Amino acid sequence: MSILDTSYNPQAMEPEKNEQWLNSDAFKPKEDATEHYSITLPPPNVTGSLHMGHAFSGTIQDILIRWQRMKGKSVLWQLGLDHAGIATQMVVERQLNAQGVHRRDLGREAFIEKVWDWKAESGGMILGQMQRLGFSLDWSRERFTMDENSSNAVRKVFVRLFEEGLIYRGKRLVNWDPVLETAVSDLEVVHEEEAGHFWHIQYPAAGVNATGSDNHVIVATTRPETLLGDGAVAVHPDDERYKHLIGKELMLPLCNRTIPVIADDYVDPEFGTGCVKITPAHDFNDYEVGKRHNLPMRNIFTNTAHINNEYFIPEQYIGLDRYEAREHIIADLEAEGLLYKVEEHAHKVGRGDRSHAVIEPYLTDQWYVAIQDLADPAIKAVEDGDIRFVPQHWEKTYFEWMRNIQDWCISRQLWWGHRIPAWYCANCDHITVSMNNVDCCGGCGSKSVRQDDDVLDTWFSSGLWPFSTLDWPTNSAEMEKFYSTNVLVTGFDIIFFWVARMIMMGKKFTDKVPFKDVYIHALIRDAQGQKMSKSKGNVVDPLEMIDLYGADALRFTLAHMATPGRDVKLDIKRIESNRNFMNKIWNAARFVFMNRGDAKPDASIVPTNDVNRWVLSEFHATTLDVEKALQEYRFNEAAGSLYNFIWGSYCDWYVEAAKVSLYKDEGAAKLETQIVMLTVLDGWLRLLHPICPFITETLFQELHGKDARLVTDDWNIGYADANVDHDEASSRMHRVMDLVNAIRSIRGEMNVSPGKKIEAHIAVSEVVRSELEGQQRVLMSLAKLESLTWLPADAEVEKAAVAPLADAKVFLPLAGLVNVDEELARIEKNITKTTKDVDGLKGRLSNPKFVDSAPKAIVAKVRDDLAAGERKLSELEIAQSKLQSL
RNA sequence: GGGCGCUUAGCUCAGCUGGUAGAGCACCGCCCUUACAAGGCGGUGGCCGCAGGUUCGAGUCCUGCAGCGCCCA
Repeated sequence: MSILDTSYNPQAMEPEKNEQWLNSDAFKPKEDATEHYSITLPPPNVTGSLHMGHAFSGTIQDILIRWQRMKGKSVLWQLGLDHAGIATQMVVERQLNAQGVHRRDLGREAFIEKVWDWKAESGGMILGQMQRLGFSLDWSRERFTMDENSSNAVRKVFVRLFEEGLIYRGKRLVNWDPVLETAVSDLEVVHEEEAGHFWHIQYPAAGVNATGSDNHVIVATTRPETLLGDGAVAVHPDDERYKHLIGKELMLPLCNRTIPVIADDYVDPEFGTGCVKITPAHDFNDYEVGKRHNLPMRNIFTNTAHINNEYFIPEQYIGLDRYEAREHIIADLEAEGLLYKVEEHAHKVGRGDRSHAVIEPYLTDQWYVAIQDLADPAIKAVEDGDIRFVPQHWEKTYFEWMRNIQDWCISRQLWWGHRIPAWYCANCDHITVSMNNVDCCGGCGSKSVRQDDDVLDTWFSSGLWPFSTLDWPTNSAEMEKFYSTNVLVTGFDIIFFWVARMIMMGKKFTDKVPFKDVYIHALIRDAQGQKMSKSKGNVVDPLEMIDLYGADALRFTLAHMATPGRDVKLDIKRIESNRNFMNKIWNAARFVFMNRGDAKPDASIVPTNDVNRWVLSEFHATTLDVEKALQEYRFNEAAGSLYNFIWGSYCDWYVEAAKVSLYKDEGAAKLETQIVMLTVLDGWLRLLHPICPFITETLFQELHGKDARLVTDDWNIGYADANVDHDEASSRMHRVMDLVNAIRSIRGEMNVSPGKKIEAHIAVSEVVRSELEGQQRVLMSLAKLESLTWLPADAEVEKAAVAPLADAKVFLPLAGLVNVDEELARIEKNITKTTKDVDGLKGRLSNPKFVDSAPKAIVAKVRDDLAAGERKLSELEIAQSKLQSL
């Protein structure tokens, strides 16, 4: 892409810049820096390709990383991928199923081979996407949650927690996914309201022939099939309706066995009939009740949620799917006259977040982490401010969960993942847990040992990620330099899954926090506010956007939308308009290069021309704004500030004003403008680089020569660090801009053709005039004036459109411009608006309390505004009456 | 049931420590002015969800209410 091309073409520049960066090892940590900065990329799952959320999160991280790198620090952005146990296994299983193959047909080893093949494919795709986005990750340090080092760290942690008694094996009720046939953690269950039924079933009293209400109770249930496993019917101890039944036996319908009526506070007498069937093995609340009352835990299901063949199950239901069983049981109850009534009922149903299968509470042996000992220091780390959430309110969410945390079920009945390093002995009860693979029992020495078939929850290895990627438990140089990492950038949806666990594991095993700041960003949604998902078909693919508009436009858009605390609705039009911004930048730079002469940027310049002085002071202010915004993770403000400066100040005003000097000056005066023009371009290219790396690098090399590399150059050119004061020059420039705006406004409202040059008279005091005269040619050029006549402050011009300003009055003679009626209408509108403003200001000043208690500066400003407003009003009224008298 | 967040121009959203509201898109004029029509210049458009309170002053702080959304149980 040549700099002479009149429009911006990202496709032509982006791949080339990436190659340059990679070839020069720009993304590797600097060896000789004293300060360090690091971020661990939340490792994408190897389940396919990246979506807009990844692009968003990665862009934020890359902005921070590139910024810190340019500030001279040794920077590590650690790259890696997550094996994502369940999610990845599902993807591969689906692919196999499409070919008519089940994973069990292949066997464990062959299946895992297939998953590794898929990991290579998906991982490669993801890395390619991240490069297209311009992410300056250290590509030489790619890690994977199942590579040797991470596996090593996982075993180390497992063994140590086991030895400390913080990992244990237990038989409990777990969330069971009957489709995936594995336990899942509480966090992986999504509860949603679904339409269902409330079946009211009669449980007859056992062995009593009493009549009336004592011969049965009615229980209401949403899951009638679980009655097969009922252990009791519970009522509230104070419920007068049922008090006399407590301790009596009931006949369990269809099952030919009896169950007791028990009393328990858990029952809400207001809800349903006040009688609750208790199925301890298939409901979390009932489980607790069952334990309190020593009820039998009757499991009625197989791993796939079919009715099992336990002795207490009536034969006709054995082998039925849970919903088939429900149908049969309802029909049979009805046939026996025990179905009292059926109501429509909406209730919460838990489904697996991956499989979407209805989760079954299920009694199994699983591995758990006793979490309280880990949670306490993790809570304290945030309480003490060692870790800071940004925005801060997310710490409430964190505390809320951490203070009510439950033991973590870490075993999964899957094939893809870290196999649990525990071996069972055929000859004794001993479980051998070890770093290394085991071939004899640590208890009795028997050679008949078998490794646990299960794998660990994928978040177990992710929880170690900030330090396992730095070669922990080895005491590596990287660990020394880059741990704790500076910030974790992620979405609020994984605060529990991941953030909390990293903090717990980090504190436990490194005694340090894994990161000092946690920047929580919003979720990306589509233009209608819907969550993007493949099934809805509303996914906006970042690569498609890059193909259409370029990575810089996409990145700028994402940065500009990164406001703290709100979901982001991504509208493609935004990306398009930022592509236009890139085009604007491209063309502004083209103009600069076409007019640079032999000049070079020079940040030490102290210019004399007001236009040049003004732009430098604006640039300096922008530098401070952007720096502050980035420090505070206000990416939208950084982007907005740059947008306003580059487009609003540099392009719209500076370049236009500089043309006068470039076209009319010679020698030193022209050179000064060329240098300032180049210096400020140089300056904002640097500031913008973290957000838009490709276009800025391209233009930087055009500016400084093909060997220059912005990526590792300085972020701040340091202008005005030497305390250069351009305030007076700036205020003179603002006066010129006010006049230009006033003239343009009249021209615009009168529909004067932009190309048409007109005559102007400006009435000002001697002092103001002497200040303005220096910029007369700029004023004439920007306002497209044919001639400009200076008049004394009190002068009036007949038959002219007038625009009164604070210390100047502009007259544009009407002849050939506009008619009197139009000008009268314009003045009328202006008077109305000004009167309103003046009345407001007067009102405030007439309040003595305001004058007494408001800060002096505010009062003074209001007085000034009022004086200016009144002056303007009287000028407008004079102009009005003169026009009316014509 | 508990907690959190949101409600500002037609649309999508900014507005950090209270000083009288901004951007992009859309819309309406005038322009192909030698960097840029992916552009320039000008303009229309807002009782800042509702009701109270604190304050000289509230979009901004406090309380209550309503609607929407999310998290946890």
